[in-house]
Amino acid sequence: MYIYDSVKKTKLPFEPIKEGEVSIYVCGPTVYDDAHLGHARSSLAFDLLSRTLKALGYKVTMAKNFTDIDDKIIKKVEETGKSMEEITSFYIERYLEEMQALGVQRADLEPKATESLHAIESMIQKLVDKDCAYIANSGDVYFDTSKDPHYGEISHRVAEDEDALSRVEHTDEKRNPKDFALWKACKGNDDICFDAPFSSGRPGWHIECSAMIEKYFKGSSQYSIDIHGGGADLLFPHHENEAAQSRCVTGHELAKYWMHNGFVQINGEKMSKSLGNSFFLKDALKVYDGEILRYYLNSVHYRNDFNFNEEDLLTAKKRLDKLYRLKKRVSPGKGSVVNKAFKKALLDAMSDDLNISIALAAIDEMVANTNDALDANPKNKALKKETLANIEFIDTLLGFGSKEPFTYFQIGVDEALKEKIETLLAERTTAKKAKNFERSDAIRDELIAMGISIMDTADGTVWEKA
RNA sequence: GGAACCAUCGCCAAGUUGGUAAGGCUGCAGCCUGCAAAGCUGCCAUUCGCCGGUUCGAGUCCGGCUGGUUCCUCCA
Repeated sequence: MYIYDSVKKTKLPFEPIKEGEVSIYVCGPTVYDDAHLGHARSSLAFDLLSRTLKALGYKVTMAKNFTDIDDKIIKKVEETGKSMEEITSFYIERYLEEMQALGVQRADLEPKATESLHAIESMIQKLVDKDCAYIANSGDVYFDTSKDPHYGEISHRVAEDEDALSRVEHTDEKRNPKDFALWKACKGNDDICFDAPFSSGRPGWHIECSAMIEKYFKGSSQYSIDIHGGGADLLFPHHENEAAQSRCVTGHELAKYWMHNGFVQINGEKMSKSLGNSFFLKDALKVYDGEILRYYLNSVHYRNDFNFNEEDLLTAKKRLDKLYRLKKRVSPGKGSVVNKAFKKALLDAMSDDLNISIALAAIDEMVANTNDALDANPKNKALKKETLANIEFIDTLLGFGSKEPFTYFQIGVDEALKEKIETLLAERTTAKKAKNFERSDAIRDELIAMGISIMDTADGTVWEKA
């Protein structure tokens, strides 16, 4: 396995801290609103990582946190009058449902900030004790970046000059503009606060990840975890700050490898509410099946920018359709053993920093070769069974292809429409037998107008929803 | 103002020890079909934003330019 380390900026052979085991921590969402396509992409990227490592034989432990204390959540509490718990549990549930629709496997650990307060407080206390942090008059606790000689090495901002245009917030409380809040003291009665030795207040954003990692992973004398992941935007300041905190407390680096996924744009434009482009995952799921969205969002390498648009999505669907048409040809039945060369091709591709493009090309090749062989010998049972096993492996490794093929091609067709289609097809078959091609072609045109394409096969006419 | 990343066929997209451009969609031709669809076969970048440099050789390394994105503030 090779992984591109976004801190070292190079592709490296993956060597876990502990032989055969991998610890991964991915920064999860702040649960104050619905998940958008960016969350989906990140989730999908690390799902692919986890599946690949598992397929390579590693025992994977993945943690993905939920930030459930935050300014934006508190703002939502004020706006809606609902409790913080109501809001966060609602969005956590939604997030998990939507990710499930995308075929994302659940993380082994899903810690919440509110359930990790003890670990957070004790880590802050250690930072204060070690003189890496200081308590301001207000009760805020800040991390003292000047105490960390390695501060800036994660995001490569070591000698950055603080010119007047730096947009870092200047607070009198901070000794250094780069210092960041570990703990925010209570702002008043409307604020949501927790008791702590330093003051009543709540954790800053960065501390929870460091605290959770120390709480849940054992690590080694050099690193706390193998891989730390998240969106590219988190590299600075979030991961820089996490790394600094952990270094001060543990005396070693937080993660051996850092991975960051690229951004999603919509039709070439930045994804944002103000632009009014629909970017919520729930909206996309209303129109497209989760499996198709998964295939599409994973079809571009995780580190590249992703420009989401309907045309490309439909192209991706066409590619997935071909896999399912092959599955239709080899179903029903039970899979035997995966073709060795095919399995190796997929694993080799994914082992190269998750090179999904090569993997998808290998699938296309397998599909074409199998169709070809089946054209020559339609009754090749052994090949059919092997093909089913191949498709099962695709599902295990990449998370698509598991549906029953006829079901796949009928997504979005209700019973009434299905009945109408069957009636029309019966009439068409009769017309065809009577060589009334004018009528049978008219029926076909009618079906096409309904978004239904048909294929005459040796076993009768089959149809697909476009 | 500072910094990073990216720029490959009409569209999407691979391509890291530099060695002579994967794959998909579209299109065209053919097989199959009553005709289609599906499937299969063949064809479709002497060229990788532009200009220089290094090299026997560069999409791949170096410098400059242009264009796009991102970070420096909450953000996947």
